[in-house]
Amino acid sequence: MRRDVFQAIADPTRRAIIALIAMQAMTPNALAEHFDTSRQAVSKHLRILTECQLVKQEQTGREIYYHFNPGQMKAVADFIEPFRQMWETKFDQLDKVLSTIKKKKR
Amino acid sequence: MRRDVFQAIADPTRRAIIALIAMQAMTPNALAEHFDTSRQAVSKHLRILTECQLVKQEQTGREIYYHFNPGQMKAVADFIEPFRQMWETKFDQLDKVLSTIKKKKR
DNA sequence: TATTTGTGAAACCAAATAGTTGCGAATATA
DNA sequence: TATATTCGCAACTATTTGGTTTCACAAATA
Repeated sequence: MRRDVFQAIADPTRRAIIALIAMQAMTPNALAEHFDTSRQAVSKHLRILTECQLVKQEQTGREIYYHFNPGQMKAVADFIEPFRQMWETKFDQLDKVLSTIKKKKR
Repeated sequence: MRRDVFQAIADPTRRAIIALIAMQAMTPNALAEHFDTSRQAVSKHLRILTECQLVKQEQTGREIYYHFNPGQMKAVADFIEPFRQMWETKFDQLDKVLSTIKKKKR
């Protein structure tokens, strides 16, 4: 079973879960209220997020609060960072084109 | 059919393809030589990458060179950027713990 | 012209995925 | 104690995914 951060954030529901608990730790039930799906489905997503350590649990009584654990996000950052300059350069080139057009209009 | 950048980079082979063609544009055959898989399988990955605009084609004769198109990567960067400070803070806290341990050893 | 080369696309298959339903365990509450 | 709440886990299902095999088409080459 593949369990890496890239696969974890591939699902839009899981990205939404991350965004929610990054703001505030929540229980599965509280999370499920934000989505049009069952508590069990959210629980499954939480399990996947837990397995790749994007999320950690904190049990208080019978409730389990899920916290966001940002450390693993670094793997994603490390992957895209080498390309950052490429897309920023690209925008620079677009700016050049736009300014060229502007000049021609004069 | 879901075709977003997050789903595209979820597959390790596709991430490797991106890393390769980011260095230099390549044909499907040339790409396939780098992997333990068929040219057709690579072609399918390229199709997915093309559909979410992470890659663009340039036909010269009967060969098709695939170029990396970094623009869409920004979506991924935008998603993880809000968390950057969180994991960097985390590392700071780790540093604190480590330095505390160091002090105790003295 | 006939053949080889480079390619995308379709058909098919096994495995993974996201979801549901139905439990049982543990904690809280009457 | 009896009941309700919160939750994880297992079984099952439909869909998606990554891969192979086969094919057709266009460009290069003999």
